[in-house]
Amino acid sequence: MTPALETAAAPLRRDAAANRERILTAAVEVFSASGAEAGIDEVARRAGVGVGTVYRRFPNKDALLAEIVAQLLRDLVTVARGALDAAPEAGLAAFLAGAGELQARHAGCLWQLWSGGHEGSETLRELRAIGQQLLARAQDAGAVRSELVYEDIGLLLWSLAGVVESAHGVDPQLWRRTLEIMLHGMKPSPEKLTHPPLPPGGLDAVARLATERRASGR
Amino acid sequence: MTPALETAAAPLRRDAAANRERILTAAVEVFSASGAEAGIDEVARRAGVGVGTVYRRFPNKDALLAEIVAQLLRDLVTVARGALDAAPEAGLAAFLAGAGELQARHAGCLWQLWSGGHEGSETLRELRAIGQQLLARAQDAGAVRSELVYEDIGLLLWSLAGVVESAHGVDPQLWRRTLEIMLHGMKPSPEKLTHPPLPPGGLDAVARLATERRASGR
DNA sequence: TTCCAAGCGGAACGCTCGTTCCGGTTGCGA
DNA sequence: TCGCAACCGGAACGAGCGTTCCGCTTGGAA
Repeated sequence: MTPALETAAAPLRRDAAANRERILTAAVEVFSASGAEAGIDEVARRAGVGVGTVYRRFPNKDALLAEIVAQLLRDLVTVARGALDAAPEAGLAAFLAGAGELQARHAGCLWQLWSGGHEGSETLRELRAIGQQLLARAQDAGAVRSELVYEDIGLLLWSLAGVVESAHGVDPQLWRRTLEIMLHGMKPSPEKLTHPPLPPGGLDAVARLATERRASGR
Repeated sequence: MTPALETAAAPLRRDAAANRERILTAAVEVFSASGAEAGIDEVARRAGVGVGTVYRRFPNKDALLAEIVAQLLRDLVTVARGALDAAPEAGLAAFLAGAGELQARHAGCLWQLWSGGHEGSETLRELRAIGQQLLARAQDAGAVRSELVYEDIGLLLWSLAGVVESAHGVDPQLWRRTLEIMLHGMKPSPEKLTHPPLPPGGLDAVARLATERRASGR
């Protein structure tokens, strides 16, 4: 999408650049159909290239997944920016709906999205900044309960991911219903939430631990 | 827990029976600490036995996981039964809270819980029957929106599982906050949910597809 | 048109992990 | 106490998958 950035080092030959895109597209399709445990050969076959080609473009499978997730993260920021244009009381809901759609298109990579190693990334920081803004606006407009913090948004998206991944084959839109329930639950109410939220920046800690946990499992 | 059932075929020698329990306990600990991808040797080491012993008791890894999940399912039924004793407007919430706790104690096995191959199991049928009863009571008492169906409950638990698994290391109780939001969202409101629910029995279809998806990934 | 750096396919390698196998050990009925 | 069927530990095997390697092909600058 923004080839100008990658080509900084050395402009890819035209066929190579095209293959890179084919590989990324195929990978999203394969992973979303079979989960991220799908083999590289599967991705290569789908892209119509050999495994060697995949490995010349991406140093390893994790890097391939990371690139997909990075793109997804950028798209999330775009969606969030768009939601800033909506009315204050609707912006947060619009973002969550958009994020749900993006997640639905990337089933299989969602674990890497929320637990990947991009804690320090600029994109993630930007997403947080805009998300906090959307939340604050919705709260000021009286559309969302004041106890909510940004970390709650992240967790809701993460739990939505479960529905997205599991129900994808039966009703690819089912997550919308779960989201509706969550949105209702986020509205202001005299009955406050009692369990404390994650501390600020807590999502990073969650991501870090999830990665470690995975590592210790092998 | 109910050894009388398993011993129907041939009573286990005392040390063998003890080892079986040690293995199950160790497996829950290991899987919940490192995910279900943890190796059998890890489980065996934790249980203080050799891998051979694990395999004499359980034909393969899937069977070990299945036994854990079967026990978890039985515990869920117990919790659900207990919730029937609560006031009609509180029973469903009590069940969900209890189910959350059980899930928290079995992080790592939750995927197998919701996608395992026990679609036809008697326990699952019983869970559904009680769950439907809890839901109907809550609806009759005016505590829960009338559009909700049993399948929504299953999906909410499944999405809760995501929070349980991911946030476990940072705040093992954090799922309670997400559940609170969900519970608020489940309350009656003039603004009805618009996206249609899963059809009756739809959870089985979800489970079946999830299993296939996994299989095609290998 | 020529030439070669860059690219390509896919066979082969090695590591991980589930599973099997076997020689030694032990609970427990007689 | 004796004898053996059941049990035990852990080395070894094999399948699957990520990764590497190498001989052939090709885009595109000169």
